[in-house]
Amino acid sequence: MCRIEWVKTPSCCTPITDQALSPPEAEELAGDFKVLADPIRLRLLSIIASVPEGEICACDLIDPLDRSQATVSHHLSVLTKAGLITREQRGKWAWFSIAPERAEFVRTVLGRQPAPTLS
Amino acid sequence: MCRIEWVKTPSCCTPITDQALSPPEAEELAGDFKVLADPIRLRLLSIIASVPEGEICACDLIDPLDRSQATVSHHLSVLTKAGLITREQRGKWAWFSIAPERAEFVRTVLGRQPAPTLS
DNA sequence: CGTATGCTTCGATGACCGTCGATATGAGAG
DNA sequence: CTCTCATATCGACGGTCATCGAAGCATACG
Repeated sequence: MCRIEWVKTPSCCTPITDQALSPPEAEELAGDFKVLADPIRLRLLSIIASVPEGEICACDLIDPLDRSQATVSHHLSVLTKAGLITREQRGKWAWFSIAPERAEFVRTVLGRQPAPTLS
Repeated sequence: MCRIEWVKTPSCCTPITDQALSPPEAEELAGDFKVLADPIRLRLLSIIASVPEGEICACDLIDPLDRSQATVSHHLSVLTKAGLITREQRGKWAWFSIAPERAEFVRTVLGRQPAPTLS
């Protein structure tokens, strides 16, 4: 009906992607983005990613975020289940760090330049 | 309180990012991700990005998505306001295409390899 | 033991947002 | 002008999720 003489020569003839996403693919991809679509989770990621020690105790993540301890714990759980951070229990404390295999991804997400000296 | 002898030598001494996100920065970034955190919007993006003509009529976007015309129109509006796609009115029809300056970003988001011959 | 502490889980609440039918807008066609 | 058709907008509804207090669960300490 509208595939008619309106169709003009496009500015670029190469499609940007070769194929559309299937519904399940789109669902999964959207799920990944949902994890990142919360400011508190992004701040958690960025704090963990910026500590020189490479890991940080959960107790030190509550004050800077201005949220209840329960809420911070919830977000840490979401990030952990998504595989972006890892949790290690040491004594009474829980220590979190960026999942090594996702470090590059996290750096890209946070939109910061890579650390100058990286393996 | 927990910054104690637990602190061991980290596996990598270079922080992943140099600085944590400020609350406004996190809010803005989360907003960008929210746009992508919906399967229908991702499918819209991928369909538009994959048509050889480089643009597609809104009327051809309703059937494949199994959503009402109002819903599709809403999502197209969200994508347009986010600057990911552009809208051009031609006669009674609205044509949408990937915003040229965001093409690289869209390709990355959709997780597909770049088209072989690209400027 | 019992107590204190760090953290997770539960249940409830409120806000946001995807969805759709109905209506409005606007452009062609006759 | 009127009718039709493509699309946008409105208003309402329902589901999802961020949030928090409270309760539960470990672990450390005495």
